[in-house]
Amino acid sequence: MTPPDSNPSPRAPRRTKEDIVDAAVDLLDRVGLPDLSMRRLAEEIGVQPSALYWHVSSKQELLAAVSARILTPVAPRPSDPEGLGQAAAILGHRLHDALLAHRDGAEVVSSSLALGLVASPLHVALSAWEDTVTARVVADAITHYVVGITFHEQQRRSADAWGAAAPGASITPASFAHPSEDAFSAPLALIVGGIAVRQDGVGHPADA
Amino acid sequence: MTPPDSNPSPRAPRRTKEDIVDAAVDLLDRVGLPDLSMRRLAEEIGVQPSALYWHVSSKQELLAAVSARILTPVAPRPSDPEGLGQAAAILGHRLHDALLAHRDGAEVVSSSLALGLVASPLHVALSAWEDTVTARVVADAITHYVVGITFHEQQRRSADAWGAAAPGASITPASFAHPSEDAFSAPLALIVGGIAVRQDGVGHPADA
DNA sequence: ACCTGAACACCGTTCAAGT
DNA sequence: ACCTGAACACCGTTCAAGT
Repeated sequence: MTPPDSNPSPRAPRRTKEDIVDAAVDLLDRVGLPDLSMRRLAEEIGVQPSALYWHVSSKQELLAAVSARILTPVAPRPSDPEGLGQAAAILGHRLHDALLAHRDGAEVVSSSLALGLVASPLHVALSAWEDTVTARVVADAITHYVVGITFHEQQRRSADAWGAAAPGASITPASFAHPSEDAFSAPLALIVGGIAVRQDGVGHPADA
Repeated sequence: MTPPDSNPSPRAPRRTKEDIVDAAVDLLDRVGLPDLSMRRLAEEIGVQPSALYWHVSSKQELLAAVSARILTPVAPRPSDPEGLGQAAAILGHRLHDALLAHRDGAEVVSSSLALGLVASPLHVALSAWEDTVTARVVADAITHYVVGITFHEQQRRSADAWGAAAPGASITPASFAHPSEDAFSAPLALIVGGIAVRQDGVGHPADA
């Protein structure tokens, strides 16, 4: 992953991949994903654009590293476990928070996840469960739900911010108000609720 | 799909927005989203790039129109409304199929949906349900799950296709095989199963 | 080992001007 | 009404060459 060395070397590298990722996360938070270009990032670091390609092989690899950084707080904690449902709910909320902590965080992570360039934190955290198959099914449902709705939330936020700053664009045609915490939690609870049905082997719940 | 005009107009437009969207969908299926540029599209149509901007105001608006086209097969309400769960499951599968029917369909629709430039077909189809709130919660959970996992599926597909064509890249480090139909359906069934729990007012299913 | 300089092959979008 | 021509302000990436 990292070409340089971890022990105190005779010649310290002038810039490490970590430094580039640091700067990228910082720039992302300040200018957003559309303005996060390799050229802009190089300028920020005080280096030629081509220099970045000594540290990373492509922009997508860089964004994958940024995604991994964004997702670090989602890692399982020893205090976590209870039932699968509770653990999943906690992790879902943690993922939500982690994505919201960075500008365009959901969009960045969404593509890295789709490209398979970053590990899914829910899959990792729940992989230790005894019912492996159910754990994976739950991780799939929650991960995609949370990333998708947070992407939606963040886009609306920046659209609102832009609309608020723009001249003469006061009438927003948006049909409903900002997403409340419930708008996020209720579908999450729905998914968590489905775990019990699956485990109890309940048949066709929608027949009645 | 639709003939330019149904009545004989005095001056038929040389090109209509429909034509541009037709060509865009066609080009998308042939070259994929990364190579779908305004310049390439203009070339395909036989027009200058700037000419496209008489018909659409931006590339994003064009992709929103493409998204709407991709989503049209999802629209019809399920004929036998046996319950919210069944209707939702049918629509979820229909959405999956619609996205898979076009190259990079999930990615295109994902961003249009996040930007709020296209209507969510599940929300539309389920909005007539008596329990409005539950319908919206279900639509949220299923829409984001399906779009997210289909995005993932399609990326893996094109990565595989590329890897198969690439020289000397036979050993794919992917940890598991292609997604089976079950890998899609099981989490969907989990969400659908959660509906009954929500409606029955069952409390904390993961406590035991 | 780490970076510069210069180039290649592109982008989305605007806008005066044509017909 | 519909489109051309030309420009503006950018992109990601490669690669020989420097230190």
